[in-house]
Amino acid sequence: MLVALADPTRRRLLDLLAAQGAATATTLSGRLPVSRQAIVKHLAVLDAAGLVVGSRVGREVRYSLRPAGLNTTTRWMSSLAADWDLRLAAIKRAAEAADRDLT
Amino acid sequence: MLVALADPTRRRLLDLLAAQGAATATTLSGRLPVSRQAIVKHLAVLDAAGLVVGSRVGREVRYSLRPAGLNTTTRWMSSLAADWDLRLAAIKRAAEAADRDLT
DNA sequence: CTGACGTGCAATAATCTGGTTGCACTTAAT
DNA sequence: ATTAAGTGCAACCAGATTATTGCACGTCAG
Repeated sequence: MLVALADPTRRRLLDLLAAQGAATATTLSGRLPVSRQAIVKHLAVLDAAGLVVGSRVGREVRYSLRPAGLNTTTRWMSSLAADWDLRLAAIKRAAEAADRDLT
Repeated sequence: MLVALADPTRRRLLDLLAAQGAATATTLSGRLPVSRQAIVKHLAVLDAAGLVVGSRVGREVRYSLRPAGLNTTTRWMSSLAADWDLRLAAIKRAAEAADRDLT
């Protein structure tokens, strides 16, 4: 799911969806310098990552952000950051203890 | 820099470094099911992303996490999450306004 | 000095990725 | 009924990634 966020084109797609609320692959391909099919594939990746959903309306498919998925991802990122902070604090303590041992 | 975090092996390397404080590519290759050279390449990527540094000690090179780089990355992720929250709130307001227009 | 250990570099191979194009199929609109 | 718009599927391609192996070079220990 980090891989979904790692691609710049996909991030731009998320931006566009956030700005417009919803859009079709064809519409989006007009906003980005890639073909519709490329957009479709990116949307499939974002869908698999739970960041986006598409629902059929007649002959078109409207994609929109999926708040739940976004929240899950951001929560995950936050906890990752927190874990790192804890580990770094532990390392810092260890380093300080080593310093005390030396002096 | 998200691409650096997107690979599972690299995340495991960060975990190992966080747990041990520092380690050489050779040592790390004993912990993961890949060759030393693969580890070296991953460490190069992490280094380029500013998440890790290696310093030579005699004939070996010790790699350790780079707190500054980690903090930068986590800050970036946090602001990304915040941006998304703002956008989603805007979408929600827009949706509610649309509801009001309909009724 | 000699051997063992750790590293660096290069070539190679396999797989993934992002992208394209062409064509068939469904759903409006005239 | 025809035509146009939007989608879905498949083949294909070039380049990036991940990983391997082999070998040369520096460094420490006996």
